[in-house]
Amino acid sequence: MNEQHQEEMELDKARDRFITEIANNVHLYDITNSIGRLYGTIFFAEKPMTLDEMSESLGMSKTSMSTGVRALSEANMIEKAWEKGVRKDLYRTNPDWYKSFSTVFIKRWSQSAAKNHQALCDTKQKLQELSKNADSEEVKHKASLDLEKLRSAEAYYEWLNEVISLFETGEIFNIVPKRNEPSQKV
Amino acid sequence: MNEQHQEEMELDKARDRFITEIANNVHLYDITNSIGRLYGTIFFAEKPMTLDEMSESLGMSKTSMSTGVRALSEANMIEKAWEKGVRKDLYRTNPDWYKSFSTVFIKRWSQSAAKNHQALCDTKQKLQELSKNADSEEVKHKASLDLEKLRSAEAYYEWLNEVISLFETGEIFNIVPKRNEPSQKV
DNA sequence: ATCTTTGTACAGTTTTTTCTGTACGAACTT
DNA sequence: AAGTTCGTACAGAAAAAACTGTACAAAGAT
Repeated sequence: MNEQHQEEMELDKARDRFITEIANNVHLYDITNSIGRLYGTIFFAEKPMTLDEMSESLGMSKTSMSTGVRALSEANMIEKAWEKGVRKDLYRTNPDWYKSFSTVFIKRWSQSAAKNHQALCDTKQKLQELSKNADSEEVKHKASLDLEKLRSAEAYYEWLNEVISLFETGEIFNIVPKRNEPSQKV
Repeated sequence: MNEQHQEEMELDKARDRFITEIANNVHLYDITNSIGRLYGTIFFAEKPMTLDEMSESLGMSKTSMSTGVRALSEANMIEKAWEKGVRKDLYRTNPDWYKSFSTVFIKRWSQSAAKNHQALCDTKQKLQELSKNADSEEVKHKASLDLEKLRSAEAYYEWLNEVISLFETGEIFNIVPKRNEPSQKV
């Protein structure tokens, strides 16, 4: 009995090592540390989990589980599972990490790049207008200096957008192929 | 006079459009919104700025400017500038956005991927141990289920590491070439 | 129909992060 | 040497974010 309990604890410890690391890094996807732990917990669970089970398992309120589950769903990191005769909502992790994690990556970066680029264009347009038509020589001068600066930024964004579209189109998988099974070496 | 003032305001507004957007997105690099504004302000400044000028310009304390400048420097987004006979520290933005921004990108992601992968290996090892040698059949079973789950995660990390090394080695620039000047089309 | 069960909106509390003011060390000036 | 100027450490204040408990709507059971 005692040894068995010991082994259960070993198992939990092994899992916890991984869960903790996920929790520490998941902020890159705009997910909170504790919701990262939630993800890890669902990941290792034998079966899809209900909100109540999550709450129980993490010692957090059901409300938090509810909002956490929403965040994870939006990030495509978990999905609903259906089981006959079970009324409660069930969730399990999305097993395709390429899709779940890289979807988030694409979403965040393309969104950011698009917005930044849009802002750049707006600013550029106004500056061009000013550098042409302003009465004040000083303003004209400043505007053209600014335009100069925006050049390299614009080049960067064009490059970044192309990089992102590598991922959006899936072309990245031609360059770095998916691996369905990892190398078997230890 | 009045028109001139008007035009100055137009200039500021144009700049602000861009600065605000940067500030909103720079959290992807673990930089605060307000320090993002600081970056934008330095970016558009005619000359390298001192801490006092930043403080004055943003209406924030000099202390915040000091810590902000440190954060931006660590992210390789700004750099010190030297001017003869000026005692104060001067800062300007790093004009190479490829380097500054993509350096940060690489740092964050490779660090995160490495740590996660390391944790995965640790966990895997413990689980293998358990699935072989545990006395409890239940623990054995759970451990092997977990190992199964870790397979696809491992594949993902191997893939991710290769993707990141595309950036580290600069090979990405063979695939998506840098653009020194943007397309001249409007 | 009433009575449960389940998930979430919302307001308030706790925790964390950000920001500021004071104080001080280092470097420069005279 | 004493007197400035500058940048930052540190403690405390202000602001923001995370978390909880209550309350309620929707759906299911009886």
